[in-house]
Amino acid sequence: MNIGEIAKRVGVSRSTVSYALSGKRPVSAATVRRINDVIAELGYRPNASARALAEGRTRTLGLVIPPASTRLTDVQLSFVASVVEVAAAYDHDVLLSPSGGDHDRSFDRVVTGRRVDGVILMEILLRDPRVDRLTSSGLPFVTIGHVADSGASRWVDVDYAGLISRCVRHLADLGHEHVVLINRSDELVASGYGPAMRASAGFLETAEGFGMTAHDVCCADDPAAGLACFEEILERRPDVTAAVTINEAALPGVQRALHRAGLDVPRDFSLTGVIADRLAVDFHPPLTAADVPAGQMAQLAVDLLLEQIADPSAPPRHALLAPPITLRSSTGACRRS
Amino acid sequence: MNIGEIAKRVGVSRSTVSYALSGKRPVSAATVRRINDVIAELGYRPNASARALAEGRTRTLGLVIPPASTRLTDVQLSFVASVVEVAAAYDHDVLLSPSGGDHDRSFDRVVTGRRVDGVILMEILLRDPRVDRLTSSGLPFVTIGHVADSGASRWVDVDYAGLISRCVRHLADLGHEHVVLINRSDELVASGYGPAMRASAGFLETAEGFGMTAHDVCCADDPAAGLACFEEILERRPDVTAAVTINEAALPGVQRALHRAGLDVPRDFSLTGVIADRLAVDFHPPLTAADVPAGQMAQLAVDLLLEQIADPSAPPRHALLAPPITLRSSTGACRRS
DNA sequence: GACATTCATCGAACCGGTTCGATTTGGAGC
DNA sequence: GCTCCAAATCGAACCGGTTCGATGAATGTC
Repeated sequence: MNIGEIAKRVGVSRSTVSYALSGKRPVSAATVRRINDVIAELGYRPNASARALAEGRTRTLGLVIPPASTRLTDVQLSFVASVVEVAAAYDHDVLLSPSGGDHDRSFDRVVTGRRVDGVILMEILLRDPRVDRLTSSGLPFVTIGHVADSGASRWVDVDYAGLISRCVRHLADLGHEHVVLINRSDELVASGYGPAMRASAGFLETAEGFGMTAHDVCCADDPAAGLACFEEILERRPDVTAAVTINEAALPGVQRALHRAGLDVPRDFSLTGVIADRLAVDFHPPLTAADVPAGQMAQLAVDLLLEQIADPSAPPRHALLAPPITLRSSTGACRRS
Repeated sequence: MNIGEIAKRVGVSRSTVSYALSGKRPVSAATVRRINDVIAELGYRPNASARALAEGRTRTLGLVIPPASTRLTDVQLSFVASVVEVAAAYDHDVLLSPSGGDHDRSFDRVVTGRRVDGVILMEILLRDPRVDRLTSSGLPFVTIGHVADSGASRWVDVDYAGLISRCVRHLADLGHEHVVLINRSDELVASGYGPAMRASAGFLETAEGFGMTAHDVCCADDPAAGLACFEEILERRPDVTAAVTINEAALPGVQRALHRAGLDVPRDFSLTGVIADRLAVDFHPPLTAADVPAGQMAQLAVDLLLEQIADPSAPPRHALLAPPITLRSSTGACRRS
């Protein structure tokens, strides 16, 4: 059941069926009706590969995800799901490709095989070879997070520096003088992971501006590391009264450490940072934090990408999201001095 | 840069280039070398759409995921990532399609547009309309979880009934007489979600066999619901000394409820069930539980699917996984009588 | 040296759509 | 009644691969 079969049964040429379906040229109402009847009767759907070959575009977007070995975070997961839904709303499909490790063949296939019209790249490093590959291939792409030299590219990112800075200011207003940043893992920071770098920069700069004592510690992305890391902080820096974090995965461990130390939040200790809403409200007590708006980022990323696909000469655009910091119950006045 | 361009530069016909690349007919070593040189020089990669059109297959697998609104669980996430990696190892790509809600258009596009050679369907209901659609379309597919009438289809599933049964037996051996099952949400059970149904059946049947008092409660998939649900259990069924669960997302709430009630695990209360390893080891104390082997399920699902794609007449096969129950520290002898 | 056989390669058809220029048809205008 | 024009439709080319039958050259056999 291809377009020729439909044409034969209706008694018209293949091109007429094609025009009736696409609407790119006028076709008489009577013919359109007969064509639609036959199509409904036979359950015909155009072959996507043939259409892609003829049109020169696949109506498919590539989404490059971190490999499974790198445990995906909750935010990354909901971002993936959101990208798929947004793309579906624009009648586009999403092809997944892992990258990193030994998955470069998959990345290559997606990039150079013209399987997709554009690519969304997650988990960008400050200097990222995949960005170079995409740039030289000429394939439109949008990154989540931005590279060091970001002027000429399209990206969507969360303003970690600004948000962490506002968290620190909030703590300063509450009278805290000794604060700590619980950052992502050593390896990520070492490899130049943007959010971690910018969070650190915003944290240290703002704390210094307020004359606070600031410590910046790395912590692997899991509860056990959060526990170990936070217990060490409490022991070695007993004067610290507040923490800021961008490490969601470590939170359960942080909670346990606070509990073991007999510290009440927010009476004895304040905790804030950039944390997805659904995790922040499940914390005990609910966290004062900035959301990571995965759905909005997905919408923007797809919009930017489709815009570039439609007009490759369009000037690069980007979006730096600074969601509001929602006041909940995890920050309070400093009781110590 | 298409295959004709390569052929022209080498001075051979297009078919010779094609055969040199696929190896489906012998080509002289000298010609192969010249072709490879030109290909490397020009950076040629065959057009995936053209190849798909000519071969009649896309080397792409469809993966139907629950919609983003249904918060994906950790296990589902790692399953998705694993499917992508396994498929990549077989030189296949993965096209994502959300289903449910108003995403049927995307599902349709994937199924009927011949964009994929086969489909993996997640989160199967006992009676699932998507299975009927796929069956009548003739497209090869594998389901994660199985439908009521499962003889004629291909699937991979975890033996929830058997595993939960073994958990109950383990509790019986430890002397527990009053046990509860913390199941997934009301809605899932109402819609006939297989794992929930089978866990419940295995639980009640086995408990009855051991002469235990057994309660089966539904709980939404989030920590807050876990807290509320478990507090109600502790209040209304004070004689319960052990719980079995398949609801990973509710665990943090369960932990909080146990703590609030001043119950020590495993001294005062035992907890076990089917829980992904990485969550089980992060619990406090680490949980005696059966793992949900997402990676293995992904491997099996892709294998089964590729087998069916290669030979559609092959007899249907399936895999019911019963991973071992790993003894950790969350179950102990019943101290009450 | 004629003939069969193998090996390497070629040319054309095909997969199923889209698109462009050409052609037919019917009605309006004079 | 003839021309002109617009609307509707047709036919052919094209997208970039794969595949099959045919062809020609080289090799082996008696």
